[in-house]
Amino acid sequence: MADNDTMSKLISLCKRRGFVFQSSEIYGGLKSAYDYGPLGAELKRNIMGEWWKSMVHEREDIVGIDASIIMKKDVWQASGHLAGFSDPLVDCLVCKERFRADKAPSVEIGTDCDIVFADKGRAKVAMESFEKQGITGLSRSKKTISGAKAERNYVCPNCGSPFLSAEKNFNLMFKTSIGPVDNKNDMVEMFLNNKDCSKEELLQKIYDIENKSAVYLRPETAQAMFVQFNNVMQSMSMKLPFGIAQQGKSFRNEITVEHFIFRSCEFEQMEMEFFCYPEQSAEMLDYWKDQRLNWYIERLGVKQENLRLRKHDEDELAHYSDNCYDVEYLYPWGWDELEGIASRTDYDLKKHEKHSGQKLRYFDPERENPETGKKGVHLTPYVIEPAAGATRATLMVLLDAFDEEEGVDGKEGRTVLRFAPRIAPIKVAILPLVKKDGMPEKAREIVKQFVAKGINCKYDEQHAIGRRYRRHDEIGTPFCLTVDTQTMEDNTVTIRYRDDMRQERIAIDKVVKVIEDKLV
RNA sequence: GCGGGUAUUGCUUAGUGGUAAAGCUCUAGCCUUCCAAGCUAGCGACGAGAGUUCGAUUCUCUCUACCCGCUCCA
Repeated sequence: MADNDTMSKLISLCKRRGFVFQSSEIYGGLKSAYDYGPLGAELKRNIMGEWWKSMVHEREDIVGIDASIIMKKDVWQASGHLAGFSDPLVDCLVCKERFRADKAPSVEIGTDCDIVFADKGRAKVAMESFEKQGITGLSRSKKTISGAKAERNYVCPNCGSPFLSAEKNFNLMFKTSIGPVDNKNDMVEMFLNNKDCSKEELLQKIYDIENKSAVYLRPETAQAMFVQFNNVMQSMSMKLPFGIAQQGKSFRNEITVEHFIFRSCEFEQMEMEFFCYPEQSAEMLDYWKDQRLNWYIERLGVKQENLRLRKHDEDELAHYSDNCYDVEYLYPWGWDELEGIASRTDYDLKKHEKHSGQKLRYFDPERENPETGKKGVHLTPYVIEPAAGATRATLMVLLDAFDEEEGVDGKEGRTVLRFAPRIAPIKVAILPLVKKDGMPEKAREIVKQFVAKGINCKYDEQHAIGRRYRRHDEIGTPFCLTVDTQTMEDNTVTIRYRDDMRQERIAIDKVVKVIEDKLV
């Protein structure tokens, strides 16, 4: 499904049926924050549960952790996030473009620049504005204004203008402070004692006060796995190669948020750091990229043709990475990222080793130490990181499952969410055909059997049977069990399948087993 | 952050300078024995704030949120 309406239909369905709501909606909504409703919460949990099962429970070589969201400033200094997140941004005073100073076209200071406008009308207006401001030496030819002198070693990438705002730092990490004492008093005190300071000096002093208690919400879950490397390895006696996995919320002050829950400031990640011998890293990257792609197809039931692997170009690689693949999905707006599988080399462990002064190494008693020629060597493992977005995966699963069927023979069409049964929010609906003749009681007995097995089921007697089927189609319930007159006689029920609306009769004492088998 | 668009009940839409209509949904009841049936009754909305006005959901401004396209995405 990739037509333009799909997103709006899905967003509407998500709200109507309790998958996703706008955050703080009754107060007008909060930008890019979403709440998961009863069914959305189930769906997301199921997806994350599948990930945990296949990454942690089914593997001897990977263990899971659950680290705190608030982490010390030092962690982000070491990881490069505090520096990397504060890219100097500049606004163009002519065309209002905002851009990164370090990525703008470079020029020599003092050269004449051509400012190019979309049309000569705009150029004329701008020319008049320059003249009003008393800027001289400019000349206009059609839609280009020439003669402006570059004052810095770069110009606006959009229009070529050298008229630019000051460089401003934008830190994409959420900053907060720890401790109950508000530091505003310290700041006022500081202002009163430093009335003669320049703006820059005051700013620096504010930062100093702020930094005393500053902590950051993690912008990724990965760093905890590096920081706790020694503790995990030692407590669990891990042998190389091994992995540490984690799921949880991360936070980024994104400049732009878009596409519903695709990119939001608060999001949920499923990350795993796989530590290996340096010479294994290429092989492991290869292994994990295929492993992860197949997970979506085999475990989440996503259509193969909607998924692909894309290798990053050299210039696309992050500073810590020497090779990277993205698992991409064909969203309604085109191919876009779902998960990144990056080769992070020994960058992170080395960085934290340097900043913390603590050794973050693996001791291999079998390997020969090249310096001494004896057995036993300390080494810094290389890392392969499959980093998936749980929030993104939830959106992807919803899109992939979304289907609208035309009605045949004059009957109404239906909307179906074709989730893989194992991740469906409700696994089975138990429906009495009518609300009498002992059918509700019989149905509730069946409910008890499923509850006892921990299978999420729902009893539903509201409205006509056909409507109930359609409602469960729309929320992706794969199986409906219907109690009817015959049930009261021979203890069999109808099982009705979501995908093809087929019906079969099965004995009540077999239903739990039958459904269980279909959920594996 | 820029440009364009949108905002009326849970959903989809109508409409008006004198506070609003419909369908679906939902709730209660009746009736119903397998794919959104029917009947009766009921709940329920003009995103927020300011201005103009006797009176604003409607006009103006600001804000907020969402959508589309750029930009950004360590």
